[in-house]
Amino acid sequence: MSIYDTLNEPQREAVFQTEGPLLILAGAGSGKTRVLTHRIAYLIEEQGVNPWNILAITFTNKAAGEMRDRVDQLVGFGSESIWVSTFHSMCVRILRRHIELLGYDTNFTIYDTDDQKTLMKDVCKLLEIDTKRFRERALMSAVSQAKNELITPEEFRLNAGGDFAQRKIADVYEEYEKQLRANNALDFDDLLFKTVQLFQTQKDVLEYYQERFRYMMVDEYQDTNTVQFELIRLLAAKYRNLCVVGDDDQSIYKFRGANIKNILNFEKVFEDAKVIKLEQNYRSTQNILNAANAVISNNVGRKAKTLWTDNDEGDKIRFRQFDTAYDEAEFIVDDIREQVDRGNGTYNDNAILYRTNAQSRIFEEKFVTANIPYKIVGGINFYARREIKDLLCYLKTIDNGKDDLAVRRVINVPKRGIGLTSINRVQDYAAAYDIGFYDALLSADAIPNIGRGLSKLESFVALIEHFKVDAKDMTLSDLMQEILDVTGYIDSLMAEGPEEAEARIENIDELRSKIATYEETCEENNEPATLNGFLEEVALVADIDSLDEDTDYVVLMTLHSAKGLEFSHVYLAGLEDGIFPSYMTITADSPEELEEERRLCYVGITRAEEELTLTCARRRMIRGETQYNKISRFLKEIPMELLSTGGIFKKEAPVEELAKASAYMQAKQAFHTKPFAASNPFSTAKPAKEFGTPKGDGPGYDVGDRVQHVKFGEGTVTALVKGGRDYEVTVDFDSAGTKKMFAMFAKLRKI
DNA sequence: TTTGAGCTAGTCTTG
DNA sequence: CTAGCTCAAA
Repeated sequence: MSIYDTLNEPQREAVFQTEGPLLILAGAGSGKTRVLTHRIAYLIEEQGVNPWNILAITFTNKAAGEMRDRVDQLVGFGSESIWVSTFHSMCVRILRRHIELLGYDTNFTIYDTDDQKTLMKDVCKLLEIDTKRFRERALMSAVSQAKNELITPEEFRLNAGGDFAQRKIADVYEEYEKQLRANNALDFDDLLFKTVQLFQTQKDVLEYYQERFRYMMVDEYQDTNTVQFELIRLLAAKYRNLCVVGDDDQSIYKFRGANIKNILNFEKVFEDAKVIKLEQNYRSTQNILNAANAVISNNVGRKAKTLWTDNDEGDKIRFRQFDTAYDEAEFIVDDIREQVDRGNGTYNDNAILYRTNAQSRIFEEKFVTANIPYKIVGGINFYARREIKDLLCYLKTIDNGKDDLAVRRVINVPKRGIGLTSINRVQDYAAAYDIGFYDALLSADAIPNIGRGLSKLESFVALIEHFKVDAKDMTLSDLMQEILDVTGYIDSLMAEGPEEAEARIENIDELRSKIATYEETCEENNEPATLNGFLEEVALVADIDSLDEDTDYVVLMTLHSAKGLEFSHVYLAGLEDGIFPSYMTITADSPEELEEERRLCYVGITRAEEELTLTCARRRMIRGETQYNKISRFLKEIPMELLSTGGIFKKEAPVEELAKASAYMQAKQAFHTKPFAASNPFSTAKPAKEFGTPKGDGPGYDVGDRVQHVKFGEGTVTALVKGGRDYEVTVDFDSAGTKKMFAMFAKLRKI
């Protein structure tokens, strides 16, 4: 009996096929992660491959960590030497070692989308671009597209020929690139592009990594773009032990350059490639899979593949249409509560998926009033929040004085009387002498017309220099504390408005705990905790990485974010023409784009293991206007016999209707077994950290205290009962009546 | 230089 | 609807 006996035939074949190029076409839920982990285990244990020679590329940092854990469980040793990471992390790691060969400093900063936008604005101003004609967004995406296609500014200009618009974009691209370099910064696309350039120009570096990565595996291969393909092609050129795993039906990132040809043409580029199909689905019920297959079969030009399952038929897929998005959200939230109350799974068995982040708000409202723990993935990134960016820019300024963007961001935060006029004078001076912004500040006394601004600039420089000295012998946590203390940042937030400040201070606390976590991790791994290291980690985290399976909350996210995940119960909301497929795709009248949306729908359906609920609304408010939408065309592609339509809810969702529906559901449910109640008892769920007000020492308020609730307003605590894993609080609200709620989820604030 | 009011424009998905 | 901008007043 070996660990490989539990695999099915094609899975085993994929595991044992270790030499040469291999394309695994893995349908949704066909156990590709199992294959990858077992394959790594097999390489190490049976083939005697040094773990050090293995590279596995995953789509998220979280997936990378999980893969390492699983290999660890299988092999028990060596998994820490395997290089498991995302494309971006891998490139940063390589560039930190070698980027000097391309003329950058090793402590380059990484620009996120916001930074890119700021930089692009500067570029447009400098080049006097009419941003009415060329919108920054469009320019950014043009530059990004070029980088993803391995096109340098020079090549771009050549391609532009006599086309006026293209030549303008070429100017922008060139200047944008120049500024990045001057700031010693790379944007996300650069991380990949510069690594390819490094390999193209530095043969010895390439050879080193070719030797190192003798066995390579790439997950979610269908979403790789041209630059990513080139990267792995270069690395695999010598040993050719490249295994890619993907599903063309789940390719959903065309808009950011994913090249579906990478998967469709793999066999052409690697002529001796072996192709293995994994077609047995272990995840979903028969009904769910049938629905998914029915939808995706409307796409043409797919790799032939038939997904099947041995699983039970399962419940029918529920479909409900509501009058408003409000009713839709209410139904879903009530339904989840009801299911959980009945013991049918825990909160974290449930996921609500939607097409756009904007749809999350209405659910959030409902979850808050229903006092149900939830987690929204995506939307505004934690690190994109103003207060977090401010503080990070202090760190960046201390770490990399060439990052003009960071310096300019913090120079007057908190307000120290340095206004636009002074900043522009410094800027002009820096441009005139071709030096960095911070360098110009260092010799501020030489700047013409600086006048009264001088002393303010000088004290800012003194501040930063002071921090730089601190940074040399302080821990990161202490440095952050020092920054907060000396700048009086928190006081300045309070001055702006105590209401908002509270949330911002919470975020700052969170940042500080992230710094502490980083320091701990470094200590465990015997690595030095550096400022640069922390900034890098921060730049590359995706929101999805913060998802924690052990926390009992309902998960809300976009269909894109849901890729690679699975849940017992999935709610697919907003299935309306104009929302999903999106308005843009319908009006564009492009079959290709519609097919991409359909793949997205396929991804959504196949996330569900046991129960799938599809919902839509007749009308909903979109940016202040009421929109009337038809039922999504994708829904009509699902055969009627797979659906249960139940009652269709009328306007205002009267209580009787809901009660009737519940009774119906209960009756229906009684005929089914409850598979997850046994395997995933509520009691095993850990408390939701995200909502962690009580940390062993009570919820921070007591009976008789006045508290503030997000939704219900002010009230008085009348009872506080310690439950198994939380406090149950009873609050008599001034206007909303008496409510019972869990302290962890209620987010009550003592006043 | 800062602040606030009032206006406009842009709308999808992401490391 | 709202983030982000401009413009005028303090």
